[in-house]
Amino acid sequence: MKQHLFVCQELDDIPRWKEAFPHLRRCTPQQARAQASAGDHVWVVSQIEGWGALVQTLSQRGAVLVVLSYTPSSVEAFQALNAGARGYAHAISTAPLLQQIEVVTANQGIWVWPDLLAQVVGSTFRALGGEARMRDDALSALTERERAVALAVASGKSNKEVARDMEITDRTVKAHLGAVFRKLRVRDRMQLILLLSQRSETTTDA
Amino acid sequence: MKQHLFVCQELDDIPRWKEAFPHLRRCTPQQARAQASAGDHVWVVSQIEGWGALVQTLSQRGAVLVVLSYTPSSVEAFQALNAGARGYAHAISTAPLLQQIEVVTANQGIWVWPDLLAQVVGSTFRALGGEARMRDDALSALTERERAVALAVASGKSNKEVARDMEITDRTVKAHLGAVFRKLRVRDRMQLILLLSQRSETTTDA
DNA sequence: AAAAACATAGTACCGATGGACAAGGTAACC
DNA sequence: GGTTACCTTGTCCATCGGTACTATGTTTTT
Repeated sequence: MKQHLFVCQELDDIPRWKEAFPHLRRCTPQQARAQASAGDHVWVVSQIEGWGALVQTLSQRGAVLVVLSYTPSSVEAFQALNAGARGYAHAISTAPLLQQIEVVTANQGIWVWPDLLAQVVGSTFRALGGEARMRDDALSALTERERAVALAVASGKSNKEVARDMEITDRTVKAHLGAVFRKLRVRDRMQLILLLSQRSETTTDA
Repeated sequence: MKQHLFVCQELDDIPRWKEAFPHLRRCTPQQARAQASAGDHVWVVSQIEGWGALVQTLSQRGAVLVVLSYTPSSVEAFQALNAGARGYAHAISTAPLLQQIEVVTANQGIWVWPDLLAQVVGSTFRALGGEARMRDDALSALTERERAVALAVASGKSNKEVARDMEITDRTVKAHLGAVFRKLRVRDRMQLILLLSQRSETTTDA
């Protein structure tokens, strides 16, 4: 039986939440830790102490987490998402909106305050554009296919995944990868990713 | 009346889409531009020429866009989201999953291929300049030993090396590492290093 | 005192990974 | 034609990596 837990310290502002979810239960962080289990919907107000750790703990447990903030910001939104929250919204959202968020998050979706979305995605895209330029020197020694395999592997893909994406067999991926290891003188894929990610960060630090 | 448009060039792979949405209409990019209007659901396969521009145009018009890819990647996911898409998934997703995506996106939610989610959120957060906070946040949920193991592994060490350095057995390293994977919601050491990727003082090399 | 979290470590299982060795096909270059 | 480089795949095998289940002792919390 799914339950709706609202984690907050203040006692006000509940009416519109109760309007959205008549069967909700308000509770403290400690109670939430004790009671929440997989499948539950837990709404956490970002005013409470250590909300990040709480979100992380409960989401690992399989609960669906939504963070509500009285002062939404893109940084806080990402802290929330990064901690495992599936939603981030304004604390004084209307009842219909809260219900909408519930539908979205219950279906593995993500819900974030729309204004933040454009801002966040835009700045990220620019950053990613600047990421793929400096590491060409390390890759220049590789052939076309070896380079493709190296980059795919460095992005965290398994051999099988790379094979499927490139439409070749898992064995061929290994062959290319072996050549990559030899040419770049690394011993495994972990070293490879360290080598390739190191190059792309020379812009931010010296 | 909401309509479901599928923009693709190939004629195959449609069966499972039709299973999910019996009333869908397959169409060309040109037809989509002509017919799609606010409220429509438009599914675009990223194989077609100029899918980015198409997504941008239609999403500005108020349509709900979902990009389907045969070769999902975080970069492409960003292109999609940046162009205004509300969903990004694998082109050969199952019918129930497609329906789930439809529910999520219809309610202003965002749906991103789960494997990419961590990467997307992680790299986006870095782009915002909050990397240190993010990493500390992620690591704060770990215990002392788990943190030590996580950082050592993220620096490219093998389990055996970590075991030797920390003077514990290889098996205990695995135990801690398993806990780290669960808590940080990554599936293997590659994803871990991508999450914690910024070479700093993480290396305690001897 | 009871319960929970943590650190340690064992066995077992199985998939993923990397190397060794072999080999067929294409394309370019001398 | 011969040579060389590249792409592709195969088999075999040793090792690594990740998970499940279990267990013992310690510390902390309730």
